[in-house]
Amino acid sequence: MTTVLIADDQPLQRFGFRMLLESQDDMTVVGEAANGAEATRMTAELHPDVVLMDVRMPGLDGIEATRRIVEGGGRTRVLILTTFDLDEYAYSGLRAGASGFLVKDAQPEELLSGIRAVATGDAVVAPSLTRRLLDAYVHHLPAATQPKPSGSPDARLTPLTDRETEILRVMGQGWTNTEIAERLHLAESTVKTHVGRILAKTGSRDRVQAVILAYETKLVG
Amino acid sequence: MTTVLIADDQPLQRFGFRMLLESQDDMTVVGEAANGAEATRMTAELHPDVVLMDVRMPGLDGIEATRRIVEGGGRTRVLILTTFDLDEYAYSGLRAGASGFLVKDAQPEELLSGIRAVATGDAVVAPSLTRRLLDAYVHHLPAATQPKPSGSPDARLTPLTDRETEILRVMGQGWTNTEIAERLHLAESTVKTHVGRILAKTGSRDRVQAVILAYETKLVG
DNA sequence: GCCACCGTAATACCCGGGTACTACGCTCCT
DNA sequence: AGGAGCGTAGTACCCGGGTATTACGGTGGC
Repeated sequence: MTTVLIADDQPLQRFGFRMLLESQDDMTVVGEAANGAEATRMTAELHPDVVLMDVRMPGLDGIEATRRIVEGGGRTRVLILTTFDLDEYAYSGLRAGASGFLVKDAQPEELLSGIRAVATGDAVVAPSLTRRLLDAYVHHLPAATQPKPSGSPDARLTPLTDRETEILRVMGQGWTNTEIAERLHLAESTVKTHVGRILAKTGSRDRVQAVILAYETKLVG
Repeated sequence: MTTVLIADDQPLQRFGFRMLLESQDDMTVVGEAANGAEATRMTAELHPDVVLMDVRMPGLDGIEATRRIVEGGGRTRVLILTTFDLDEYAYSGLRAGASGFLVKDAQPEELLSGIRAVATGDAVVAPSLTRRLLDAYVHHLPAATQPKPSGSPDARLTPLTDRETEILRVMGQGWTNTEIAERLHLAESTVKTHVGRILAKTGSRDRVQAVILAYETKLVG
């Protein structure tokens, strides 16, 4: 029997998950949490096999909760769920130690098999995200084929680093530099440095143009 | 027996709604639609008492679908649901002829009583939105009754004027206030006035958030 | 071991963006 | 005729955003 803890701030969503899971005879819902702090506390208490973790929750969000649960060292696996396809948390969620990442518009069957997968130690990622993840990791490979523009770099054309992409993604959420600093645990000056480099590389005059670019290139939206 | 059509692009969400509704012995789900076009077509076919309508759907969105259903002239009532407390939708949704407006993080009981309310011809609005709506409508009454809330008029829910929409559209092109002024042959101060009103009405903190809203609502992009 | 790159951070400065308030002419409606 | 809403415009003020520059620890490649 796989024990599951549901962490989602929407009661209706929790209800749906619970109904779906309880309809399976190899699963049982041992608890519901409405935010990250609750999820962390209840995990330490109940030691569920799997935590079904929503990303966007008030207070402590799903990413940070995942990090704490994973650092807790138990055998609990975290399966992250999000509403949108290209969530800015995709990478940081997996980096935080999540065992899987599914989008909420998945078929119920997909969710169930995802839970079973992570419960048995496998990892699972939504098909719609797989390609992007691959792209991101390929991006880390040695650029043997790509000669470095040693002459005059012309910042444009230079691809954004992972961190810069992450920052651009949250800029696309409408966050201010101060908010980005807080939520990413950075100094505001650091955020400004990143933003400056993003603008230079993308040829944007200000963050508005950068956000537009992010939307046009489907990085967000 | 109240017949309900569920219109939501997320299968999981539909599943949750269906389970909740079917657990009530005075309700039955007669169909599920994954987008606005489907919802419109199925309503014409099935004549449900209530359509549970999600706002954000691919293709024809919930607002436009509501408008068409209401214009269709049947007895079907539309109850709009949205994930976010986004006032822009609330207003245009009710304008489109919806009988109610609930946010998705409502308690299941709240949703059920909402469905029963609109099925019997009543209107229903999420408590979190009620005050704003009242303010907005009072705002439209003869000024005698309304002592002009000079403190916080709360312009949200007021639709953008043509000019404001135009300005928002060019803001979405990444233009600065100065550029907008030049190309539209206006004084910069005028542009600032418009921008300020746009931000107030859309509940945006700055132009970045306004541009994001423009993209999300397909005004640009 | 050295060098390039990345991520972090700080400082100082300037300017555009946003707020608050006031105002005036035009149009449409009653 | 009067009022409401719209588009226009101005002033004064403050703050966040963006620029320029410097710097330092870690990592990975050669």
